[in-house]
Amino acid sequence: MSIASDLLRGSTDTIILAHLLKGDSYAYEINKNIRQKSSGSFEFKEATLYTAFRRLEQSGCISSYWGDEETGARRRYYTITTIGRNTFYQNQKEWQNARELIDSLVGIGEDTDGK
Amino acid sequence: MSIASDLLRGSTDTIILAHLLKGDSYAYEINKNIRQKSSGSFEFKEATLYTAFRRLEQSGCISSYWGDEETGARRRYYTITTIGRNTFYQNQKEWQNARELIDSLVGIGEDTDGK
DNA sequence: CCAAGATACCTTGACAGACGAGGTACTGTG
DNA sequence: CACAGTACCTCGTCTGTCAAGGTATCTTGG
Repeated sequence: MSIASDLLRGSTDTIILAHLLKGDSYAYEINKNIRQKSSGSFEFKEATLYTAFRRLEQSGCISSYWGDEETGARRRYYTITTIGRNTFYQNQKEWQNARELIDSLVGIGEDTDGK
Repeated sequence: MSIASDLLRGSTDTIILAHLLKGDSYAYEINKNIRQKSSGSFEFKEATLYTAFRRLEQSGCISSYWGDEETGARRRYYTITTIGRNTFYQNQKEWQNARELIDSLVGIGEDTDGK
């Protein structure tokens, strides 16, 4: 079951950008952070994750470089750009609007009792 | 611009079911209600709307019948079924979970100031 | 009377994002 | 030395959105 992933769909990029706001990181680590923050209830599927990073890089929101670890698996680190920061704040506002809207359309905050 | 439609993507069915909970209605009317409730900021595109209704009917959440208006355009009315009602309450819960999760991952409620 | 707009329905094809299933390469542990 | 873990990647499929078209009926203005 997990959490309905279609509900997260529009927030994928924003979630990633939010993590990069706090400092450079790599895909695997970001996903681990998300899993922890959500107490294990959510994480991106790998395919989703990597396509999201490619999308964000192509749109200029992030840039990447290879880490220089001498040992272990190589890591591709990502940095958020100015465009990415602006996109994030924009998305954050849009999320708040959408959240209000859905709440009102789905009956949260109304009395839902039948008659 | 409008409201980012990807953010609404996972809620389409739930929004429609919420409206049908209050009584039978037809596609066009439901969309009008949504437009009003959102103060004009949102409405479904027609193609999206009708595919959603077909999807909901196929999954047994709603059933339909033709209105018997003697005049004007014919209307296909929809009734929510027991399955639909259960689906709605389920979806409503999932929405609340997802909302909390996204809020926490996107930094709502945190202090967002940089250091 | 007829054109235009509103109401109300529908279909087709294109596109984008999520994801299952597969793969590579390295490290540490029993 | 096999296996689990880290860390990356690609391909093909599926699903939902939507632009662009279409149909039929009623109302309103010139």
